[in-house]
Formats: sequence, C-alpha cells, structure tokens
Amino acid sequence: MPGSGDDVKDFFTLDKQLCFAVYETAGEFTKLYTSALQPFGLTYPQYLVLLALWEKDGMTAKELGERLNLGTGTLTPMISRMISNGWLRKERSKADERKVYIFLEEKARKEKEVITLNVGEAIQTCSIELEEYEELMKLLGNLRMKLRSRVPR
Amino acid sequence: MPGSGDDVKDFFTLDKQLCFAVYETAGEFTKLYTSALQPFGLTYPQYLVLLALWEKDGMTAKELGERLNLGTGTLTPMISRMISNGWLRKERSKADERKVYIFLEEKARKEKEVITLNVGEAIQTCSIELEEYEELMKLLGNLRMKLRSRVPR
DNA sequence: CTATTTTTAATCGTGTACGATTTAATCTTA
DNA sequence: TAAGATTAAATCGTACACGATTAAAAATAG
Repeated sequence: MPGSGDDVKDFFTLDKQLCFAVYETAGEFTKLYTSALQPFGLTYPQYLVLLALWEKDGMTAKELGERLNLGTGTLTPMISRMISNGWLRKERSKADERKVYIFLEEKARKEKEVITLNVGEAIQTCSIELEEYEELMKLLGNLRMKLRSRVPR
Repeated sequence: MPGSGDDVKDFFTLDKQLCFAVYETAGEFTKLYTSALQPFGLTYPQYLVLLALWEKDGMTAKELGERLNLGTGTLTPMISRMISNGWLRKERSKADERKVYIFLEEKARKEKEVITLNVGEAIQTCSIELEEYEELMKLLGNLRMKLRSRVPR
C-alpha cells in the first residue's frame, strides 16, 4: 500500500492513512479560519463563497456549485443565510428563468480588504514556508486529479 | 504570502488557497471512501471510528474523541448510530461511572478484513505513488503542527 | 407544435461538526 | 466531610454536506 507490494499488515492504522491526514488538516484549517472570520460573522464555507464571487461576481448557483464542488442541497440554504446577513443578493435571469444569479452586496465588496487582511494575518502566524506551500499545492493538485479520475465500479 | 513579501494582489484567489486545496481533497477522499464503504452501511467518519478501535479497543468516549479530534457533540450521536447498526457496544465504567468505554462488536471484528480489503482496492484504483504518499504525509504532518501551535490572539 | 427530455433550483432526509450548556460523578480543599 | 471545583458525557442549536426527489422552465424530437 499504496502501490501494495506486501506489508499490508499494519497499513490500516490511523496515523498511516493519508485520508486521515487530509481530513485532520482540513479540520485545523477550518478552526483557524473560523477564528479569523468570527468578527465578521462569517463561516469558513461562506468565506469560500466570497472568495469565488470576488473573483467573478454574478455567477449562477450552478456555476458557483461547480467552482466550490458543492451541490444545491448545501449551497441553497447557505446562500439564503448569506443574503439574510447582507453579503449577497439573488437575481433570477429574465432570459432563462431557471437560472439564478448570485451577486455580491456592497457590504461584501467594502469589507473585502479587512476580511482578507485579517485572514492573511491569521495564516502568517503559522509561518508556513513558501516552498512547502507550493510543494503541497502541487502534490494535492495531483492527488485530487487521481481521486477524481478513478473508475467507479 | 504566505511569508508575505509583497504581491498580495491576487493571492486571495480560490486556486491559490492551500486551505481550499486541502478542503477539496478531503471532499474527494470522502467520496471515494463513501462508495467503498456503502456496501457495509458505513460512513467515512464511522470507518475512522472503526480504524481507531481496531487499533485499540475499549477506549472511553473522551479518548476516542482525542484520537479523532472530535467533540462529544459529534461522537455521541455517531456512536449511538453505530450501536444501532451492530458495530459497537457501550459499557459504563464501574470504577468511575462518568466514563463510558466503547467496544467493538463481533460484527466489527469479523468484517475488518473484508472492509479493509474493499477500501484498499478502492485506493489502489487511484494509483498513488508511494513517494508522493510519503511526501504528502510528511508535509501535512508538518502543516498540521503549525496550524495547531499558532498563538490565538 | 406538442410530447418528451433535459436543465436548474429548491426541498427533504440523514449524517457529520462544533461551541455552549447541562447533568452527574469524582476530586480537592478547607 | 461538606462545599466547591473539575471531569466525562449527553444535549442543544446552528451550520455544513450529500444523495435523492420535486417542480418549473427551456430545449428538442417527431
């Protein structure tokens, strides 16, 4: 394992599982971001929505879901919460009434600087080396590709 | 960023965020494991509980929570579901009635081989290189350490 | 041009995940 | 040893996350 030559005996140990390492790291990140975003009343997934819309405002729910790898069962209620909190606005397309465009509200554009500054500071407290950062990005990108392109039986 | 020399302009882009790469990879893993575990009626987090208990049966809820980095708000209901499904058994300590030991049921011990075999096969379909695997484990371990040891202001 | 199919969101049910509070048992200390 | 502090689980409220279903609009095929 993973190439599976032989010693499968003690491979199934939590500490040897890449999935668990990734799972835990994701949890740690969530905690870090949660504390950095708390002053703004944002959750970590909501911050990801903002990141996506800061890049490209006015996506449809479908596009946004594809960008973040989230289904409508997750996005729809999350977007309503963000609308309630004044971050977003929804607008149904007149050309195609099935589509709903999601737009940033003033608040989201105005606070972009402060939010990213705050998050940036939080990340810097961890002093991650640029080299490590890039190596991880590369390896994770490669891994995700493999995980996605597997043939489901 | 992350050392923050200068070009912070376009750092806050989804594709440049390590947190997002980790978040997505965790999601991909969950999907892979979900399909491998479905025949057994197990979820991915439930499989993690089994991994932990296969290593050390009879932990208290607290110990298990520390091992998996989960609070009782997550574990308690999850354990009840696993008890309903015949995977686990709970036993309150006689020496200290606050403690509850979690034990594997016959089913969980008997099916260990088939389950791990199934999961192992699913992983192998991704053909992850051993070298990449180990490098990722190392880098993620290092990263988690840094994320955990940050000073919360 | 209508019947069928496809597409887009919304909804539903189940299962994590987490901080905060509650409850009960044990430990500490005056 | 009784009051207060600490500890272990359970409970509660909120927020993802996902597969499946539903509903409505649009595209397409005959």
